[in-house]
Amino acid sequence: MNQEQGKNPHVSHRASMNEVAERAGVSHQTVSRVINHSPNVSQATRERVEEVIRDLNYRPSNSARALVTRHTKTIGFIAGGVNYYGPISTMGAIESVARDHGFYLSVAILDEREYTRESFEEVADSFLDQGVEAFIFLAPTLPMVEAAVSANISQPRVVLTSTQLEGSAASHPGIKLIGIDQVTAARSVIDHLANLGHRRCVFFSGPQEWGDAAMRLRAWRRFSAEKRWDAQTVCMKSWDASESYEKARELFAGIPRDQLPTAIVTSNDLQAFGVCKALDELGIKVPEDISVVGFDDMPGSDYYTPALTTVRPDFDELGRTAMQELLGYMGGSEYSEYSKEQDKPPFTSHLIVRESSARPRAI
Amino acid sequence: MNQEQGKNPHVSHRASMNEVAERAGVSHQTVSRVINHSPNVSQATRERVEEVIRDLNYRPSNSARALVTRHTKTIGFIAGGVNYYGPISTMGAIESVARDHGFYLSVAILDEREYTRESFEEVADSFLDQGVEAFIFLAPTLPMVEAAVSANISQPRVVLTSTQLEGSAASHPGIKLIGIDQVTAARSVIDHLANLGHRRCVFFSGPQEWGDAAMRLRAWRRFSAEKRWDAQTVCMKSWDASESYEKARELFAGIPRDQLPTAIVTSNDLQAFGVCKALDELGIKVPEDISVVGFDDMPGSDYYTPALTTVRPDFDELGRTAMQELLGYMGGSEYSEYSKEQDKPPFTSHLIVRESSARPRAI
DNA sequence: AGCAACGTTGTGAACGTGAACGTAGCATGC
DNA sequence: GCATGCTACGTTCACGTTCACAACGTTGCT
Repeated sequence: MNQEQGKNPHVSHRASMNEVAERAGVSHQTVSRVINHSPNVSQATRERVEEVIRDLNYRPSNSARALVTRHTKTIGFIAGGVNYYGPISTMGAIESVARDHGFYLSVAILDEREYTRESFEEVADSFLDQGVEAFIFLAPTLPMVEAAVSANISQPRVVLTSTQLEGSAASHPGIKLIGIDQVTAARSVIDHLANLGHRRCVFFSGPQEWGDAAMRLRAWRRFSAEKRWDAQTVCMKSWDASESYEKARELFAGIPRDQLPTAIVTSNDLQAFGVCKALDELGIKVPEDISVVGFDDMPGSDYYTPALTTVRPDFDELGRTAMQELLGYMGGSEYSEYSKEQDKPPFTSHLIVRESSARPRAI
Repeated sequence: MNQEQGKNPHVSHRASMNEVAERAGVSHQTVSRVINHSPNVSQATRERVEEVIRDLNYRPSNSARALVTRHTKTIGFIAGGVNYYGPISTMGAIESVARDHGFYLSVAILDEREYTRESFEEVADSFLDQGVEAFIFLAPTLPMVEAAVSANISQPRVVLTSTQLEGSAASHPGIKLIGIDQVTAARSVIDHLANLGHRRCVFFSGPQEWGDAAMRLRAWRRFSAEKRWDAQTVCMKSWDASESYEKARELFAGIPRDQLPTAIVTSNDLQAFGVCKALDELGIKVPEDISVVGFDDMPGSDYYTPALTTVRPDFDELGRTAMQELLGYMGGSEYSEYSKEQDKPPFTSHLIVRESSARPRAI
């Protein structure tokens, strides 16, 4: 890329296959064969052609190639909720795998005002215009998941979500739903707290239109009931710290110590931050008086004061698998076995125990 | 997108312009005119053609169009450092503006192992194969900036960085460097602390191969000297909290109160977290004993304990401007004035004063 | 010698679109 | 009456590649 031998002192003219052919004294088809590594080219001509290619700084036209092969080597990625921490890692992994397999990733990032079915379909439509060969939808909210699944698209697609729509997805062949296993994640939190001796716990749910939040709440209800806990649920409309902060202040102000819950579980780390701050201001110590556990292990959670016990999903692995599934649908052969092999992929999150959770005072 | 009138019960055959033309009883050129909103089409034929287009679910082939117009409507975006908070917002803004102008964004995200010149050029090369019309480089580290600037590319490009390479960039026409104004940001931090009465301060620098870190350090040195502060600088190799935590413990353990600095400035919020945690464990109170100020206002900084005083750069505005600059280079007319108008764009960051900074004890 | 098989190369036609150009029809002007 | 201009189309070509097939020379076999 650094040496542009100034054979072309004029404007930046992009050489074509024919020019290469002429200059190398062969037909354009032979040049094509060299480019595509066809075995039926003699070593001599191959080298000659390759030299001309270097000289002219020739590169094949992707458009012309796509026109005849009908392969654009482009995958459309539509993401919502990327300002929250998790999805970003996933996206990085997706891109990395795509690039490793020679695919380009065309990206659309929806902001919160665009978390609608309309925006979703509009973007998908524009990607179809562009000619993407497949889709990856990062659909954190329910309306998006439905839009992603129901969109009338013939291209294969993977939908990343935590919601349970397996039934309806099964009816669409070529659609694969993949998501973090929130149930197991929630279970590990609850087991952890149970082992410490907690019985009276409060759960701060996330906004319920988000699949993650809904699944975590569901799992919470199920497991806390199983354990016959004295469990309470507080519904948040937001993922941010401010709402949980306000709510925690309101809930726990002036409550006698022995009537406080011994543990609080929030639906993400930001909410946990809000809760911790409220407790701090109320003179309630974490974890001595109340344990706090979050979700996601966002950057900074490890050096929060107190360091936050939380659950870290493997966002990277999620992204990688999603992309590999998709490539499997597209390529056909090599990945399909892989795909069948693990029907429920092991996206188990890891509980990270830090300072914010401990045995309750009176055990 | 939802109604696929089943006129084509067979495989998903993509209709061509000629089929539309035939069915509508016109020539393909007329169809082309309808698609491209040429004025020279009668209302009647236009409607007839549009109906056939809907019926056949026809969409123009981007490849064929790109082949003849030589416009792929695609912009390549190469980003490093996206796992850190700031760049993500920037990327979202970039994508949004691109989409608004009908451009697709092809994205490559480099992970830390790929922060090299080689990876950078390799990806740029693959984007050239794809046929992108322009580049946006998000180049947080010095080697990347150099790679981005020196790469032999005829397409226009914008490089997002905080380093000062204006001189060498000016020599390349068609390259525009844009970055957050770290100098002003640092100045606002120092003015804030000075106004509170601080004189003895410690600065935790970031990894110096990062432009942001280098600029912040430079500005720190300059302004703290101007104010004749008792200033000390500690060099960090990482942006993460762990290193600053260790260093702060080491630095401030067993120091008599009256010999401690009255304020600590870190190069980002994560480092500030680490410092605060160390101070907390050493029994040093923030802000009563020491004030702490960070950079970036990452999510959670507002509900840290104590809430962090920090500087919030306008990442969104940065991304928007970057994209508009680029479109200006490409489009030519409408944006060029805009580009000249503000040679140094006002990417002033905003100081957010929270709990972690206050007047020093003995003033 | 004749002929098949093979490896290497060339030829022509597609792919779907936009640009340049041509042309018919009709209204306007003198 | 005819030149002129405008509108609404059609025709032809070019974009740069791949694909199907043909053609060529060499080798090996009968």
